[in-house]
Amino acid sequence: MRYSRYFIPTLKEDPSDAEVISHKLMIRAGMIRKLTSGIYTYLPLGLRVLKKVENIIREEMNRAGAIEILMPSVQPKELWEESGRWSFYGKELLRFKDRLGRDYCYGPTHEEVVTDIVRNHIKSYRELPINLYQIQTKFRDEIRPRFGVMRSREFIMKDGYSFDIDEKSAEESYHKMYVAYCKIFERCGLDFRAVEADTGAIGGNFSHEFMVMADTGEDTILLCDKCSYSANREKAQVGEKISSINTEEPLERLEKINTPDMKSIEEVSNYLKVSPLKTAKTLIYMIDSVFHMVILRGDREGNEIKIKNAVNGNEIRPATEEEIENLLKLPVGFMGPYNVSGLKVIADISLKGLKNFVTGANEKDYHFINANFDRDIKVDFFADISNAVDGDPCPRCEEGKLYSKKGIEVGHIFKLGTKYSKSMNATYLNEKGEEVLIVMGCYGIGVGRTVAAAIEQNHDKDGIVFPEPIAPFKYIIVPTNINDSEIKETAFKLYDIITQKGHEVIIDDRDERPGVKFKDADLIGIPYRITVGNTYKKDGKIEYVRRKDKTSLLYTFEEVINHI
RNA sequence: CGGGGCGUAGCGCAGCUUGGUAGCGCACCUGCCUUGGGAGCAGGGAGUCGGAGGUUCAAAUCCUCUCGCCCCGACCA
Repeated sequence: MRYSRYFIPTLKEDPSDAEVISHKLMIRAGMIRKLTSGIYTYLPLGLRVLKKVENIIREEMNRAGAIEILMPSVQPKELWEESGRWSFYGKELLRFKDRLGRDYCYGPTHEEVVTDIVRNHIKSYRELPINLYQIQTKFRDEIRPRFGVMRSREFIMKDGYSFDIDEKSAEESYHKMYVAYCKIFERCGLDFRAVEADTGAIGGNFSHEFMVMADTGEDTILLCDKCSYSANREKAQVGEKISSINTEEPLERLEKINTPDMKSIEEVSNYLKVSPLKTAKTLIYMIDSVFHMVILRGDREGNEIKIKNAVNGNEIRPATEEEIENLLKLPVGFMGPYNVSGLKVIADISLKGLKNFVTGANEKDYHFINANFDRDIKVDFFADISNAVDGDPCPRCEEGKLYSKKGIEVGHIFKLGTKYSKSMNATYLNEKGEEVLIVMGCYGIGVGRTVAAAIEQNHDKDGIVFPEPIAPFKYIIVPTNINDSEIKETAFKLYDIITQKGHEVIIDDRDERPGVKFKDADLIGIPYRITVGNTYKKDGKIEYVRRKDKTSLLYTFEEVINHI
């Protein structure tokens, strides 16, 4: 490729609307341009990288026995009503009508379509298992798109779906994908970790997220410092040791204290001079249209997903202030799990065994001190319902403590079970002729996000440092002065030979000064730069520079060719 | 959806307070010169000042509405 005939609009300055480094560099290196919020064009350089990642994914998926297909991005409402997600999916689902007024959506994922295909054409246990995947444009109307292609609304995703005769076989399919994903991200040059995750809107009962370690990541993951436990914050469990069960403190007398206008834990604990560790805060959640009371230790944050799961609920939202006032007949801020009938009370395990704590008295301007479980307060059950934080005990091992890191979710695999095969009636006939539900799994990779994550992890002050397997070109040949015929001819001779050897190479044949070419070569992150210039004119040496660490070697023409 | 910020040439920005008819750097075009880390000189092209309405003799500037983009939040009472 000749640079002068290609299209790489690089920028000297950072774009004003980019925040994270990968976004800035992708714009500056001429890889992408924004069309509108969360919607991007891939320019030639960006597209080459995207295709590199796609091909790695394709190779590993095929190697793992998956089969590529291509499904439509526009999908009819009827399919989504069958699965129940037309109403469940919410505003993220982009919906529209055709000229006849029929409803459609732009696919954010493809469980419905692929299940429809399989139920229509797979009838026998002999045809299973099967794993179908595609690489395709998706649309999710994100609340707040940001960070360029890292969290965009339109994006390219590899989504795959496995279909098995039973749980055991499904687990094997899942494991194959787990292994394939590890290979894919290794080949992309990423430092990643597979962590346990919640299943979210996709649904199902078991999943792993593939997280790329990066400080700018939007997700927090918790890792054990002793064992291999790791999970994202939504899912991360807290070890039982968080409880205060072993204190030998005697029970004090319950007292009601006037706490005028003291509503927050901060206000109350300051006013009463009590650590938030010895307070309980009370929240009301609406879970599947039923109010639930949730109590947490004053220092802990509730985790809605865990709370929801603790009561096997589907939908959860905090009660509004108005609802609380109607329900308990008191202003918010003084609630407590005291004398509440008809409300299920769930307590976080951090509270288990806590003695003589402060809690709302269910009376305006009053809190209790020295409240104790059983004697004063009844809870229905204790559960792990708060967010794990740094220093929390590990849920898996005896000794370990959790610590947190930021990550970017580049892949997510789920065991779906029969969630979709049941609602959409996808069955096969077993060897006894019985109709049995197909057991499914689904597997996604954000392709563009993987590119962004790779840049997030591989850059320096001069620009992108592409890992070789996903670099848009392996070599860039820089003739320092294109008007010098000796330099020019040598450079082009090299270019022809390297191209013939089957390598991807771009030659910077622009009539620019050397500095400009060096800067651009660094910015766009080509792994090796071959410079033909002064050293060649002087003593026939060609410079071979590795982008990663700028190490430089001097070769004769023949040596360069042999080296490549 | 709530709060904040910003929309002026392809990109990055100044001008707006105090209204007087648009400017800087980069990029682009022409010429000269230069050729190892984003050179220099001279000349040049390019902007409905996001949009609509209003105030005024006069609006990028003041007022109203609107659209877009970015950031923070959207849950712990």
